[in-house]
Amino acid sequence: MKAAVTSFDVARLAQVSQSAVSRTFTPGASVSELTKRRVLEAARKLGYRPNAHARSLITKRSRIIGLVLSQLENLFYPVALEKLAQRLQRDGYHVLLFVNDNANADELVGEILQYHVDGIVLAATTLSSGLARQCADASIPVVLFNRVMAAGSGGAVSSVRSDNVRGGQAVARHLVETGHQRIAYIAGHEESSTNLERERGLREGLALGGQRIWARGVGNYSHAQASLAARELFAGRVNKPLERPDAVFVASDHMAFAVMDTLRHELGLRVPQDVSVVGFDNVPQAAWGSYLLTTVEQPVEPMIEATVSLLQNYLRDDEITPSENVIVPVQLVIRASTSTHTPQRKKP
Amino acid sequence: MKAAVTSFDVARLAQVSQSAVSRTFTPGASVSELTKRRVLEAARKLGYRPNAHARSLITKRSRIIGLVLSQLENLFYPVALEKLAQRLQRDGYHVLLFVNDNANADELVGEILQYHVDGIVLAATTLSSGLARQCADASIPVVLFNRVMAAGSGGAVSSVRSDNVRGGQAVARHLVETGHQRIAYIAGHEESSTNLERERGLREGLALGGQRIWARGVGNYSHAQASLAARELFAGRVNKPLERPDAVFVASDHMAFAVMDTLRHELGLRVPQDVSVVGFDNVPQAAWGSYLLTTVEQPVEPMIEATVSLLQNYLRDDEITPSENVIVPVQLVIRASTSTHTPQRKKP
DNA sequence: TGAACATTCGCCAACGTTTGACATGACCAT
DNA sequence: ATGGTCATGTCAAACGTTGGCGAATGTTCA
Repeated sequence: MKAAVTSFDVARLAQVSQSAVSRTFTPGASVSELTKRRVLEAARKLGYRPNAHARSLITKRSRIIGLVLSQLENLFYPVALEKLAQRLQRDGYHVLLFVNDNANADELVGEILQYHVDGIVLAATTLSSGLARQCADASIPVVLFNRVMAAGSGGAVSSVRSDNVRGGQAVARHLVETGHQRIAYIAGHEESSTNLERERGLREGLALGGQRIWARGVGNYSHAQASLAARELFAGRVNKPLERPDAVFVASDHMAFAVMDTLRHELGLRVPQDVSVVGFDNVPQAAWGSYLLTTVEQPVEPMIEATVSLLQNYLRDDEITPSENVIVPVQLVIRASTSTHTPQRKKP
Repeated sequence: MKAAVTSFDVARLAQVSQSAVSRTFTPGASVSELTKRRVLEAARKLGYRPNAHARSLITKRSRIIGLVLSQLENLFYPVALEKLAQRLQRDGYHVLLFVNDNANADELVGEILQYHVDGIVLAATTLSSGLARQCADASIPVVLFNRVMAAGSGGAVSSVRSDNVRGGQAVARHLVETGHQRIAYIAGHEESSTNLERERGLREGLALGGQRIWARGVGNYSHAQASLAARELFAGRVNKPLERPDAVFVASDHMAFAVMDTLRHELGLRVPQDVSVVGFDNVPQAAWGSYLLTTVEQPVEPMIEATVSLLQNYLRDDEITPSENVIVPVQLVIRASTSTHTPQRKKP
């Protein structure tokens, strides 16, 4: 109803020029204590707030970061989202959110570009090389979160991810050391970098122990599909201990919960006595009593910190900085979902 | 690096006036097929996108909705967030996200106001009456999601919530009908409307069956605190079946999981044989095999739909519309966390 | 052929802010 | 008194759009 209050209104009330108003709201500008007080007083009285759009039109900085994500059901992302938003808020930035279910990230990034965001964070999504170049042209930094771009796809796109390979290796080592001999893997999205790297780590780690991946299913990072994959992996072999996996490494905690529930409550197997289960992410639920899931921790805080720091670097220089790929170390968290058999148990 | 491409650049390349460019990107404007094609061609070549800030500066519509939320660990909110963002994207709106942990919503809303958002959605947070009035002055519609404002706090703030009272009543009825006689309640935030209403529903429903709330704890909608509350509720009475609750209604699923885990894996009680547990929300996890939680479903889709529809109404008229409080019906979802005793079981 | 009309297009004034250029006045040293 | 520094304030030009107002173009009908 009431028209928006502008800096002119404040200037009139405070008996100063409009510029003086602007300067009081620009940190570090030259303005006397007296006028500043008068302006702030008038602004308070009128409920004035600088118009961010007008400001960013002239400063060419919107203080908005575009964030594209999906898979909100996997708690890893909400938690990361929360931390990222908080971290950016501390620095006066805000998050413009885009949800993509059907992986049409390009279209969304196009929409983001309209807002002249200062940076883009892509979680669980890649980017066509065309858009990547377009972002580079507009000198908008893009950071891939928890994903890395296929090599040579052009565009200076940075990325932050955890050390998925080492994580996979650690899982392999742990399972081999605890005497497991038929280790299965349930994959996420086949082509995703997280999945590829985790599986590679597992394979390499198993090789060191003279083993191979004993069986394999695909869960596409979905709860339901992981459940299905588990069922298939054990189909017809539930009562033949030596013909079924004695451990399952699942590419994400979110899927691992589905696998555990399927094994226990559908197939009647005990975890960890009959089958060990390992996840990846260490989401809060993994520590819950029903699961106590052994998993690889992706350290959210450092990942967020690295993401923000990458963005800041770009913003400071606002020159084209070479793309950077940060890899954050991981740690195996051993809980109760993996058995601690004596090494090399004998066949009965 | 490269300067941003403006409508003038496109106009020059397409050999038309800048206005023509603007018109081709304004749906329903008068522009010939030919020029439109030429403009689009030029725009594509240059990678042009209308600057949303400049646009909203003049149209006074930002097509941005501010969203304040917290408790991202409670899956109800991420899921709702996802649906809301998707729904708004369909209509060409986008979500500017604000996370508030320490409940300083006012400060955040102040920041939101700078962006001249077209509307504000507050989830799990209230709003000082001062800010509410300020939003009303700027004719920015505010919708409280899953919460309602204390009566008479001024400001035309609308709200969308589920029928918490009926939900609580349904839980009471179900528990009484299945023969429970010592029904405990674990509260969320004491002063939150969701908690007050759910508890009231329970109380009223129990009264109908001639019962009262037998014991009570407070979990403040936190996993850890709910766990604690459960422990206290059963402290020293684990082995005295008649001196401990035979059912616990927990104000949210998120807390209910903590309660179930504590009962089962810490106190050695069986759910539902020894204690029945009921939650509220029906988050995806409630259907998982480890919990199979009986709970009250808050229908997310209808709630989101109502929220968006409220916002749209305001935007269409952009007059002060009276505040509206939508209440969406709920439904009890009975799973395996509640026992189906024969009514009125005898003491042994 | 000419008038009446519809369609399309260009010009230009906003929108609310930042910021460099410039003006003013106070204050000090000469 | 005069000139030179400052600190502070004002002026006005951007920033990239939209949309009202006419002018110019094409179209239809008598």
